[in-house]
Amino acid sequence: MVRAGLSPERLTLAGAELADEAGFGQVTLSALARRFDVKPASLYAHVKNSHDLKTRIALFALEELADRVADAVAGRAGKDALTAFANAYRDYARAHPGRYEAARYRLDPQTAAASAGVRHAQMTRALLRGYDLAEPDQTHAVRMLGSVFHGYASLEAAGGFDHTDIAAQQSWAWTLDCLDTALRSRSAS
Amino acid sequence: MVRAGLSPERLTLAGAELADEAGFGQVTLSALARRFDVKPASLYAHVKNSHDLKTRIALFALEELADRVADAVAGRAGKDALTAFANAYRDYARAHPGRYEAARYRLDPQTAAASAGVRHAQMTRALLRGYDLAEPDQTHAVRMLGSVFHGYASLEAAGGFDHTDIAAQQSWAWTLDCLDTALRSRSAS
DNA sequence: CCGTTTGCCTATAGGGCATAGGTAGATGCA
DNA sequence: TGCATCTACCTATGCCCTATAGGCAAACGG
Repeated sequence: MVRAGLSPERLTLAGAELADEAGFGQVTLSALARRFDVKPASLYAHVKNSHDLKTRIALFALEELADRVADAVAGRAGKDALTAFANAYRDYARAHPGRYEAARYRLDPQTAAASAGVRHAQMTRALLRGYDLAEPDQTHAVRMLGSVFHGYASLEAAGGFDHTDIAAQQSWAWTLDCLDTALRSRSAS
Repeated sequence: MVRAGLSPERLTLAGAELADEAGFGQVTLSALARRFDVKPASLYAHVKNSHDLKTRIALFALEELADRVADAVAGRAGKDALTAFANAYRDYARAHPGRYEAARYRLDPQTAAASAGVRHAQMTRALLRGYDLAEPDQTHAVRMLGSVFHGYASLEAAGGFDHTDIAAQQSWAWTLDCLDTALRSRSAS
């Protein structure tokens, strides 16, 4: 009986890969067990249950995405930062659809508060410093940007832009341009 | 043995109600059978399988939402129409979270093409007539609006706006204002 | 009023989740 | 080095959801 060398970390990573390949909805303890050539019951020694596994994948994805965004916006400001932020976000969703879906997995408030989700909010606010918005406008802007980024990524992933043959990339650039204009026009200064 | 009087329509409607109460993910043939005090196997006489049921609920929700939007924008133009459209959309998502989720259920291309989804696209384009955008800007705008509407509804439903005590309603109004400005500034005339 | 259709049934099988309890490989300590 | 312990993975089991096959009785149509 050779041991498979399971651990919460390996299961989480393998779960993320499985999500990208087959969709987050296909991430099951059974499927993961098959991937490690192990019986499903064996996984319960490393993760509490199915929900725990999904939560770990979600936290992992949030962290990874936050890292990429942080990397992208480093040393940039204004529209340059906006574009970098937005592209990092969209690129992640395209490269890792399953992980992106996982990042939207509903977390309980405590877990969410301790997650990289707060870094996302902080980075968005940092990004907006370039637009000099006073409260409550800044919060409005955070929500608007979040909506556009998530909405676009979500619709694009669902194939919502496949009907028309105008490239999704062009609409994305156009949208970012709109956002930049809108934010600049609302600048306090 | 009293008959329950099942039909595809009644199952679809009950499924939509179940979705609103417990979430679209909780819509199962078993749960629906319980609701009609009937055995799960009995449902297969009316719907092909679980996927078929969910597809029916999705189509129903798309239709219902399109009706509401059509009603809201009737006789309006410009920012007035934009606001009415957007509010109808968001209000539906808030009043019927399960049906809204269902409306995002992935349909195969054929089904999608025959669904009320095309009415949504048409109405969005009609809305944009007030802004006089030439192609490909119009397509870009359709995508941007879809992203914002869906993104906002999605984040709000997920409780993403609960952390800050600034009302989601205010951010929504602010966002629509931004969109209106952005679209007007890109008008061809 | 009888035959056919149709609506819901039981029985059954497969797959995912989850727990209880067993066994063998790895580890630690004398 | 050898034994005790611990830990990783196992089997067995039960529940729930999906799905199919085949049966019986209520409803309907002539």
